[in-house]
Amino acid sequence: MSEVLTEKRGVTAAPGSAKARIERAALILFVEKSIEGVSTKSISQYAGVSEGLLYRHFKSKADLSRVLMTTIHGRLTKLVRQHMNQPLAAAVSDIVRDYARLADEDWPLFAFHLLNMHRFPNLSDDGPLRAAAELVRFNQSAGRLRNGIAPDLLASMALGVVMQAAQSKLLGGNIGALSDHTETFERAVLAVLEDA
Amino acid sequence: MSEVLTEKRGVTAAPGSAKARIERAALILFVEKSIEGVSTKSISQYAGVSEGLLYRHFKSKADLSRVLMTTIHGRLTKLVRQHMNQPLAAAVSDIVRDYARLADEDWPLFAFHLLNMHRFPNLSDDGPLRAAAELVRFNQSAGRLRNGIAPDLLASMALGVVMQAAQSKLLGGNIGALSDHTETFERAVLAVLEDA
DNA sequence: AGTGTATATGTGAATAATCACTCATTTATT
DNA sequence: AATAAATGAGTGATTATTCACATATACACT
Repeated sequence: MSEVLTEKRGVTAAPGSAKARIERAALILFVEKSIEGVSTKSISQYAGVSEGLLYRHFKSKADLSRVLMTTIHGRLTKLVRQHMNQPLAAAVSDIVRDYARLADEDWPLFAFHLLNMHRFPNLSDDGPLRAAAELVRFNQSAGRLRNGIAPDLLASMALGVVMQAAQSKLLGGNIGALSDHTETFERAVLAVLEDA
Repeated sequence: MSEVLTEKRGVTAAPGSAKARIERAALILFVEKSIEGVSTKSISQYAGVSEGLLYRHFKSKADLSRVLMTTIHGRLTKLVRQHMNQPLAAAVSDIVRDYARLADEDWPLFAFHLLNMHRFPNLSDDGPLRAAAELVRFNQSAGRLRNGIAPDLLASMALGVVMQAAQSKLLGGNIGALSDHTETFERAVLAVLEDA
């Protein structure tokens, strides 16, 4: 079906494989409306493919959304775990920077996670929040953070500093790229962790 | 239609007016699934009324969700504005306390706002976040808060401390009643505002 | 109290549109 | 020629909303 140029893969007008285009379309529409608020027909139209093709690559609409969620969920989890084995301040700095970068580089994917994570409760067992809680607990045990507060709660509050800024952006706030505020986030997160 | 007891109004098995029962049912189901993911049939069944009755009280499903959203949105906005005219620390303390209390007293309503606010972008012009930003700006002007950071952003980060804890609860986290952590929230919010 | 009447509340079957999904068939690739 | 990718019309189920109808409540006048 491709009458568009495909010479230099990745820089041509054709944005990618049909499967990738379906995923992109679904992502964007899921964020704009909601998972149930988007029809398979509208996804396929947005992606520029037939409706039937959607079912060659995904066994159902729910499966499609599940694939998208596990993808971003895994990336975020790995991102946090990647930076855990270093002094707290450095870990926070790296995590915040990469979080903001990922959000800026693929906002629909990031927003999809933010908005729909609660619909995939089984993934909560191992996610960024859980990882962050482990980081907190380790630093509490090592005496580098106050011990009187539950790791889950402290991790939530710390992550919340960044996540609510993202939510704010989603609501049409004036905040620009999250990466423009990494230092601000970093200081605020540390303030929560150490002063609270 | 009422074969149930209605002796002592308000304490009987009949939980309230039909309209109130419809609103409750919608709220709970909207949070559990999503607005588009819930049918008018399921709402009416959950409420124990006929499907047609839904349209006596609300002109459409979208109208029903809009009424619910404006209700909670207005309450939260008023809540923040109510405590703005006092020293910052006291304002934060009062706002955090009332936020947590409202969340605990009517979790479905609170969660509905948290999850679906982004679907009502027109309400963002005047909401809790905007109010909080005004509080920040005032305290910046008065020299009580650092001036180098956008009020919108600072307000977001501060509110995020509480909101992410709520989100965490939504994801099945161990956090109990939010009111059990008002002091923790208060300290963390002040830490963000003053140290960041 | 009793009767008539308007208004509000409630019902559920009917409707046309849309839904997720399937499948026989066609087109492209190897 | 064989396999993979892609199509789009067709399927039965479900959707939001309407409507003709039934019941209950409230008010006005006797």
